[in-house]
Amino acid sequence: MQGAELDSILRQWARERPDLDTACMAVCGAIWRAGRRLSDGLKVNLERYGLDFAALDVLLTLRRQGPDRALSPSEMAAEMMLSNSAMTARLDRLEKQGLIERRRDDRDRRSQRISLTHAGFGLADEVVVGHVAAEDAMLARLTRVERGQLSELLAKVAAVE
Amino acid sequence: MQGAELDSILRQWARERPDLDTACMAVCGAIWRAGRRLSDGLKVNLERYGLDFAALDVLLTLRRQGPDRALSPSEMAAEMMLSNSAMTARLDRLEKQGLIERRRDDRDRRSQRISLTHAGFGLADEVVVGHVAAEDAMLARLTRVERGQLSELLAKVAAVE
DNA sequence: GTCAAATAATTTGATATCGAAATATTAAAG
DNA sequence: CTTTAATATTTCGATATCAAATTATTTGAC
Repeated sequence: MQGAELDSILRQWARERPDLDTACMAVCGAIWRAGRRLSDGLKVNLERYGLDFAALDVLLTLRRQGPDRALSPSEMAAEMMLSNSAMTARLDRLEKQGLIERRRDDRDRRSQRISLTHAGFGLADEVVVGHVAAEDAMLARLTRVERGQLSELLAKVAAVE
Repeated sequence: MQGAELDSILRQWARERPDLDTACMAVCGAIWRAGRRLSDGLKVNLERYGLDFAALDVLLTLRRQGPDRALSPSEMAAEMMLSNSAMTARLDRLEKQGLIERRRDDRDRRSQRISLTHAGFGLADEVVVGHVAAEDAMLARLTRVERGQLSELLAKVAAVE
């Protein structure tokens, strides 16, 4: 089951509250559903690697910095739009799996520098290929041009100022 | 902080893994971020009513059915793309707040029929106005035509078949 | 009619998240 | 210098979710 059809939801609102302009409901609902379908689809693929989104997020964030470029937990939390405590928890898990390392920052000993282990780097490199392929499959019905348009339009959603 | 800019993320990938086609990363990232910004923005508004997304979801789902049209917990879980146990928990909370009622279904006594109380109906009616207004504000930078295009494009994301 | 399988809701146990408090360290003001 | 304020991370307590197990009821095969 993939939830009620958006159309039928809007028809219900039109019947119950004809005073409401349902156009924005349609757009926001479409965004929410697309995100949901996307994450459902990508999750299936990730399980092949024994990963979830939380782990992937950390792994790829570190991987795309390049080798030897470490980040602090706070920087990572900000980049991933996550609370610091959630970041701590994620790092705990990944450290336990041997995929990341924490080192004290010598210049500021309140800070940690987080980096991928050799195993983590390799796994990230492997998983990113399948992940991008899975993303591409989820967008199969969009042409190249449409993908560009979609990105442009989405950039305007809740853009500041 | 609203997370790393998508552009800079893509630039990092282009440097580290020039073999990857980052176009789909751009689109999927845009969808994810738009959804995130949307829910952050709408959440702020909901707090004025002492509600969260989980509660709103239930309240509006019931409200748009119209008065006296009750749903079963399973139907609601399917409609909201939620596990049955999560639905039970949501209903527990809302029942405790006096916003919904559970009644046994006389025709199938395994089932419950869930409906809004008078208070729940009134609150839903009140909150939906502000919610739609908030959604509209989040889409302020999109014209009417663009909103239509966006919905069309999103409908193609991970569409089945 | 009776028993087995299917179905509806809930309970249970595990995990992920958040906000607030706690701990450790640095920076700044005097 | 020393005290105060700010910052970085972690810990703690609360809550929301899911999957699996449980309880109650209905449906179907015979």
